[in-house]
Amino acid sequence: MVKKPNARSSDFHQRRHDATVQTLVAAAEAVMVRQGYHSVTMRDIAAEAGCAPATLYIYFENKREVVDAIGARHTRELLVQVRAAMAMEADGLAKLKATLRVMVAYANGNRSAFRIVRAVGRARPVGLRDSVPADARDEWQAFWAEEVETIRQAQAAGALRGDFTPEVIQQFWSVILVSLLDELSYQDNPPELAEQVRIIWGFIAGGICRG
Amino acid sequence: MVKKPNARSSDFHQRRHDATVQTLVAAAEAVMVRQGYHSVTMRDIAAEAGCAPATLYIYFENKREVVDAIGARHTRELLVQVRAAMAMEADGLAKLKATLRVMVAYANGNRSAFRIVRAVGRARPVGLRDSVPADARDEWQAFWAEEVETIRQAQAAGALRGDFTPEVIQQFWSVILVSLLDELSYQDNPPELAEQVRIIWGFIAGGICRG
Amino acid sequence: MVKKPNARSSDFHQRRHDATVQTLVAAAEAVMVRQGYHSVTMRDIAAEAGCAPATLYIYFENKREVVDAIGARHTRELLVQVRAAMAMEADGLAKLKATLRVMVAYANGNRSAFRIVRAVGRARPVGLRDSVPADARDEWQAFWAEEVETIRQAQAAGALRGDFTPEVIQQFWSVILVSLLDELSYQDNPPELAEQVRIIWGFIAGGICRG
Amino acid sequence: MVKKPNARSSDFHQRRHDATVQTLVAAAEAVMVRQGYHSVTMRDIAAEAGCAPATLYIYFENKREVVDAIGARHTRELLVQVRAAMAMEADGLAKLKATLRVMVAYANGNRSAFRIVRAVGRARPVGLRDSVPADARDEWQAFWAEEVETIRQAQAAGALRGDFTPEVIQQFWSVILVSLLDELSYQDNPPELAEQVRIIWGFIAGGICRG
DNA sequence: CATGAATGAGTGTTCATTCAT
DNA sequence: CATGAATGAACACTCATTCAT
Repeated sequence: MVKKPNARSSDFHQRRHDATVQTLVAAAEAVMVRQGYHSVTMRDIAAEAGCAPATLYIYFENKREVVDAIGARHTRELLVQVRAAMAMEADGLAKLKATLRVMVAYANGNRSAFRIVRAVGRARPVGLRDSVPADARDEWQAFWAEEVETIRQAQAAGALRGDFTPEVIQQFWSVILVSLLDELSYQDNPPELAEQVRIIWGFIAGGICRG
Repeated sequence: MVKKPNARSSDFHQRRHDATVQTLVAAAEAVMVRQGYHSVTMRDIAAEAGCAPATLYIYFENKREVVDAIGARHTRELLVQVRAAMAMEADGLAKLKATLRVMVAYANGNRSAFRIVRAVGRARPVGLRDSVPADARDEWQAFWAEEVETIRQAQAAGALRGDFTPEVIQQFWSVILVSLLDELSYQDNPPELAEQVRIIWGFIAGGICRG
Repeated sequence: MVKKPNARSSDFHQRRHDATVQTLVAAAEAVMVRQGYHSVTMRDIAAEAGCAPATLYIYFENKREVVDAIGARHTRELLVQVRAAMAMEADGLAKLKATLRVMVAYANGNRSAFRIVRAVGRARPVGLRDSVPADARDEWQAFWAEEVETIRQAQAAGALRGDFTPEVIQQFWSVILVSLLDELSYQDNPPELAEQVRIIWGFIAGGICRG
Repeated sequence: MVKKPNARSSDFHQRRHDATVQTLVAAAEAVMVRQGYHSVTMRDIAAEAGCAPATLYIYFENKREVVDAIGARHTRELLVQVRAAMAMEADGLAKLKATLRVMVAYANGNRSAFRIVRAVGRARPVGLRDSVPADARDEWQAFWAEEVETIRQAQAAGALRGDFTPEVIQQFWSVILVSLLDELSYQDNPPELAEQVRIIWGFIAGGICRG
C-alpha cells in the first residue's frame, strides 16, 4: 500500500518518511472532513499539506492509497482501544458494553473522522470504483469474528437471548451500534457520553417494547 | 425539477414526455446501481437509455435533477405503500410492524434501489456539494413526524417503553430499521420475507438481551 | 437568402410569409440588441418571437440568414431615406450634409440597431466564419460609388479640397462619419440632433486645426 | 490575470514561465488573427502552440485571461512607444502628430494585431458577456486623459480650434484616428508610412473642405 | 526528496440543425 | 405550417498521474 523508502535507507530516513506519511494522511483527513468523501482531489490534499501534488506520489501509489490510509489509521487506533477495554472485562456482556463505551468515546472525540471509519467498516462495494481498502476491512472482519466468540459466551451464560445464532446477533449488534453512533455524530448538541451509552445500550439491549 | 413540456402541449405529448422521463430515470437508476451513487456520468446514463447525452437535457435541467428524480420516485412509491399499510392497522404497535413488513417487501423487491432511497432518507450532507434532493427529504421528514404520533399512541397504550421520549424512539427505530434493511439488501441469500420480518422485529422489539 | 414560400402559393400566403419573416427578424434584432452580436442563439430568437426554434428554419436557411436579414433590413431602410434626402439637394456639398443629417437622425432613432448596420457596412471579415452578408454589403458599395460622384462634383465646384482623389475623400468621409455616429450611439446623454450634426460636420468639414 | 509561478520558484523557473506565457500568447494571437476575435477556442490555441489544451490552464486561469493577455500586451507596447515619441516633442500639435506617426508605424508593423488593440481601446460592451479586459482599458483611459491636456495646451497656443472643448476634440480625434488606422490596416496595398501620415493628418487637421 | 510542467481521458453542458408527426 | 424530440460536434474546464530537472 503505502510506499516504503529504499531498503538501504537509514533508520533516520525511515522515521522521516513515516512522519511525512502521517502529515499527509492528516492533511487528507482534514480535507475529507471539510469537503466530503467524494469530492477530494489530490490538489486539495497537497494544498492542505503544503506540498506539490506530485509529492504525494512519492509516498502513495495513487489516490486510493491516500484515502485508504485514513480509514486504516482510525480503524487501527479504534480497535486497539476497544480490545484494551474488552481485555479488562471478564464476562461477555460486560465486554460488549465496554466496546460500546469506547466507540462512543471515540466517535465523540473524532466526530467526522468516525464517519470515515464507519464507511470503511460497513460500506459495501456498490460499483467497481468504490470498493473499500482491503486491509482495514480485514481488521474489522477479524474483530467481528472475535465478537462472535464473546457473544457465544454471553449466550452460554444466559445473558443474551438464545433464539438467534451468535453470528446473527453479532451482525445485527454491530450494524445497529455503528448506525446509532453515526446518527449521534450528526447531532448538533449530543448528550453527554454516559447518557449516550445509556440510550444506545437501552435500545440494543432491550429493544423498543416495554420489557 | 424535471422539465415540463409546454403548457399548450396536447395530452398525447404530455404522456409521451412523462413516459420518456420514466425511461430515463430507470436508465439512470440502473447505472447508479451498477456503478455507485457518485461515479455516474451523463454519458453513462445516455448510453444505458440508448440516446445521446444531449437528449437528457431535454428532460432534465442538469445532472442533479436526474439523480434526484430517482430518489424522489422510490421515496414516493415506498411511502405510498407504507401509509396504505399503516392505515389498515388500528393500534400503534401494529402500525409500526406494518411499516416494517412493507419496507422489507420493498427492499427485497428493489434491492439496489432501496440503497438509493436510504441514501436520500438518511444521508447527511458532509460537504457542500453533496447535499440531498430537497423534496424527497421533505417527504421523509413529514413521514417521520407522523411516526412520532404513532409511537406516542403506542406508548400511551403501554405497548412501547416509556422511559424514552417518542422522538428518541422514533429516531432510533428508523435508524435501526433502515440499517438492518440495508444490511439485508447486501446479503447473497437472504431469508424469506417472513423470516426477515421476524428477525428484524425480534431485535427492534426486544433487543439482544434475554427477555 | 431568405426562404421563399412555394411558387404556387397564393398572394395571401406570400403576404403572410413576409409578415412572419418581419416578425422573426424583429425578434432577432431585439435579442441582438440585448445580448450583443455574438452571443445570440437560435433558441433566444425563437423564445423572443414566441415560436419553436425549428420554426425559424422554415423561414431561414440557417442562423446566418437570420442575422443577415437584420443588417439588410436596416441598410435598405437607411439608404432609402438617405437617397431621398440627397435627391432634394442640388449641389454636392449640400448632398453630403443631407446624408449626414439623415444618418444622425437614423442613428438616434435606432441607436443599437445602428451598430448592427455599421457592423454590416464597415466590418471586414477577420476570419472565415465572421464574414458579412453579401447583399447588404453590395448595397453599401453601390451607394458609396454614387457618393464618389457627388464628391467629384463638389470638388469641381470648388467646395471640397482638390488635393485628394474623390475616392480617397469618400473613403475617409464615410469611415469618419460612421465612426462618429457609432461613438455618439454609445453616449448616455447625447446632444440634440442639430447639435450632433453641427459637431460632426464641424470636424469632418474643417478638421481639428484652427481654420 | 496570468498565473504566477510559486513565490519560492527560482529565477530560472520564473524566466521559463514567462517565456512560455509569451509563446502561448503569441499562439493565441495568431489564431485570433486567423479566425477572428470571437471564434477562438482553447483547442485552437493549444494546437497552434503545439501543446495540450490542459497546458493552457497551467498558465492562465481561463479563456478570458488568454484573450485579455493579447490586448494587454499590445496596448502596453503601443502606449510605451507613443509616450516616448510624445516626450520628444515640445508643443501640443507636434505631440499629436507624433502620436499619429507612431500609431501608423505600429499599425503597419502589426496589422492584424492592431485590430485587437483597437477592439480593446474602443470596444463597448454590447452584452453582458462581451466586456473588455479591465486593465488594458484603464491604460487607454489614462492615456486619453493625458491627451486632453496636450490638446488644451495646443488650443491655448492657438494651434487647435477653440470652438470645441478639449474633451470633445480629444474624443473625436481619437475616434477618427483609430478608425482611419483600422481602415488602412485592411487595405491590400497601403501607401508608404509617410504618405499614410500625410493623408490621415490632412483629414484630421483640415477636414474635407477646401481650406 | 521535491516539484513545475505536461497531458490524455473525461466531465457537464450547449447549440445549430434535422425530422417525424 | 409548426413543433417536440433528437443529436453530433463542439466547448471550457478538471483531474489523477508521469517525468525531467
